[in-house]
Amino acid sequence: MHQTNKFPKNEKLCGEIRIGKLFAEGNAFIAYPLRVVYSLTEEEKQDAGVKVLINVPKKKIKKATQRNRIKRLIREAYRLNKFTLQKNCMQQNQILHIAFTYLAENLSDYKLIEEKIKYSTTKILQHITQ
RNA sequence: UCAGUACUCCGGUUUGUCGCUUUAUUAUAAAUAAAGAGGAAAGUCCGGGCAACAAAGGGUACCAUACUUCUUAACGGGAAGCUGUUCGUGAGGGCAGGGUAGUGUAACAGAAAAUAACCGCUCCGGUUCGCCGGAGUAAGGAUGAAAAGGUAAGGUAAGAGCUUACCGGUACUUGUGGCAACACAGGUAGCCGUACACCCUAUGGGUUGCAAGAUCAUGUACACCGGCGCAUGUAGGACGGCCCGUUCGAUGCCGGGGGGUAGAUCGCUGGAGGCAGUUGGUGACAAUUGUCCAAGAUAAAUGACAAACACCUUGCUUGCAAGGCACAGAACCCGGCUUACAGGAGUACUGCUUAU
Repeated sequence: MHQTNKFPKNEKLCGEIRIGKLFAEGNAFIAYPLRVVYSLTEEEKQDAGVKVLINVPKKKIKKATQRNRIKRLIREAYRLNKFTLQKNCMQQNQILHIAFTYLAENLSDYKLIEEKIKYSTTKILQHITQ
């Protein structure tokens, strides 16, 4: 398997039931300005892999353009740093759901968010493999 | 040149790497190509289309609008005009408009805010000669956003539209011009505060919004329909809130039938469309010819990073450095309105005092 930076739709987390389940049962930690929730599920018949949800609350960031900006930054940071996590899940035949929630009330730059995404992915990887 | 007024327009560009959404093609775990946010996409304030449901009728309430003519699918929008008022030196801008009716209110100040006597003026009575009491008086003073039309003469004890002349306003009326709002000219009436609200009149308004709604798959509450039974229009319901009036009408059994939830497809973007020209019109706009088709997501694409250029600000070593680069993100679609907006461009016009 080759390393790919693509981010197609089946790697996005959709569906009210799955999202509700993730927030109800998942493990959480904070890598400020991000709050990360993740959980492993085996019930579904789908292919193994990672599904991600990016969330910027309207209460924190009121302007739509700024919300869009932060979502795009998080998505790019994840897209460029997801490979090791994804590879692990494919090999172990696991389904991993992750939600990133933005907590700060102002904009951050790309470098900070990338750093935190890297930290988060390695931390999740450690938890899963243990 | 500077300051300003009105209207209109633009609101970054290019390259590289890695991606996202839709469409097309192909040799289909994918590749390639094309396209991919706005002037306000915003607020959701008006008006329409579209969709579902509802709907005999009358009265009343409620909400909106309110000069005239035109424009339009429609509008509470727009255009051209009219009148008043107000801001500005000016170009221009803001606000308002139906009623000779009725009712209410008008802060503070002031004697008094509308059937006005505080000072003053005049007359009469008294007087200790300081003034006191009564009556008349809206010419003068002071207050105020606003003080009972203005000027002059006559008149009077003093005054007063009390009378007259001229001027201003109002109402009625005649003529002329204008489609009309209205304007101009004449006549009559001494008729002469203003603002706001209630109010009155006219016109319009069924309800909900694409999470509307349709289809498919999954699937099974009990809406709805038909028949029998019950009842004979009873309890109760419906007709926008109320009244009148009208109308439907119980529960059991049998058959049909497909609610909610999550998913998919349609609705969904070719339209009161854009651009250019011509014609008509003062104009909004209309007619017509040519040409173009350029987003369609759904936990929601339209991006991230890097570099160069352009622009702005500051600094000075005057061509370098540092910093900045607005408001803001489609969600069924249109026409408006309102609000936000770094910087820039154009056209016409104005300037008391040519203002740099």
